[in-house]
Amino acid sequence: MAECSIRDYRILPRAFYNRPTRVVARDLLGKVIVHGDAAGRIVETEAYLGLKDAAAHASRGLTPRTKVLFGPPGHAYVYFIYGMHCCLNLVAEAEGSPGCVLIRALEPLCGLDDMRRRRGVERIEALASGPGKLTVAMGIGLALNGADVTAGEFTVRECPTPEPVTIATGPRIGITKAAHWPLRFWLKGSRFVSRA
DNA sequence: CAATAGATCATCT
DNA sequence: GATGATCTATTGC
Repeated sequence: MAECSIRDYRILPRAFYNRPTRVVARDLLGKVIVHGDAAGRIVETEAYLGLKDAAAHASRGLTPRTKVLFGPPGHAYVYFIYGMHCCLNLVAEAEGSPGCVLIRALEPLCGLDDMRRRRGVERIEALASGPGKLTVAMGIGLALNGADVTAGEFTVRECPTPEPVTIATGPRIGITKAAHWPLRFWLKGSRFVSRA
């Protein structure tokens, strides 16, 4: 904890999320997710565009599960999949426009011991290099579905002295519909992305 | 190494 | 009743 002054990082305002989903997905790279004492730098994201995107949960319309996606931006959408994994998304675009950004990988920054304990692995590259892994590492579960990430114990923040980054783009992973769209973004060369 | 099978359940048809 | 924005262990070259 001593090496982490992340509490002083500026919280991203709601206006950050109230933009086109693609732009939000790209700009989230390098930002820092903070939950309690755990923190990680976003190194990989995917955009899910909503009604016109067959791969997006929201493409089927408003249901109990997708309610959060149709709500205001700057909230977390957490869902349970494959009987054992949670995935974290951040809602983008204006209320009623159900875009969201899947957080696919983090570079662990703070709370590494807790992350190792929760994940049951040692290698830092293995702690949060995948959407299901990072929710475990960060202690994020369904209880945080709908949470406002612009205030409180669960936030997304901006590093005051960001390192220059090169952003790469490619097809999304693990989907069968609209799989060719280049809506995956990652930090080129990062050891912490889910795939090389 | 790469490929694949199994785990396991909320959500929607 | 089928599907799925995944992960891990195991099998097979």
